[in-house]
Amino acid sequence: MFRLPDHFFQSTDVVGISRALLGKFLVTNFEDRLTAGRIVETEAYRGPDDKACHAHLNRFTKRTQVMFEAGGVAYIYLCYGIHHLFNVVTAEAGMPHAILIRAIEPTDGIEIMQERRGMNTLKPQLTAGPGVMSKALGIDKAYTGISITDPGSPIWIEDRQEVLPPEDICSGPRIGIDYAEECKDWSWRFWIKGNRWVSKK
DNA sequence: CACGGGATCGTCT
DNA sequence: GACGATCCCGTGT
Repeated sequence: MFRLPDHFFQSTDVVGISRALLGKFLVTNFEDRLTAGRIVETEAYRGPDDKACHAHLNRFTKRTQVMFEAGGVAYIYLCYGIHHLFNVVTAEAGMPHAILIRAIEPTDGIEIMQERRGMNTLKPQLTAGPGVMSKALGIDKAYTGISITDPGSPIWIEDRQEVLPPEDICSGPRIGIDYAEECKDWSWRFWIKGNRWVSKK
């Protein structure tokens, strides 16, 4: 059970890292309130050549600049004016890759997550979907750009030595990017087979 | 269960 | 000034 280090995130294979994140644990600890869940769904976004990526053609703006940092920092942005979507930046500095974490299976601090979501029952809509997952974990865009590998950072990803058989990894097109032309059908969304905490079938 | 629409605001044109 | 890597609720079946 340890915090994933920078080198885990600094390979150039963003698709491979997206698969490798399945079965790891996304953890937050804000004001001594620890919440976490097992990552069950991810999507890869690959900078220059991916029309679905905010940093397509190396587009560098105030919003996208953190994607150009070395792997291991958080890229969090506001979507539809409401939802704060959490990504982890990967690759070396200057290469704008990121992975969207879309869903977790709640494991720690479940009551805290329910409170943040205003729910009193435990069901997949607590954390199935990138917007609601962030809300349950207390993540918002104020944390964009922070390292998730520094000891002491309030957001990190943990390896709890769970083994996930390769045949349990499914893939398909990414969600909500139909505008991305020839990139829209790339199978860069990954999820754990049969897991009820995944956002979509 | 499928759908259709509204919420809501930062970001970029 | 348009739109989005979403979600939720209302309607109809």
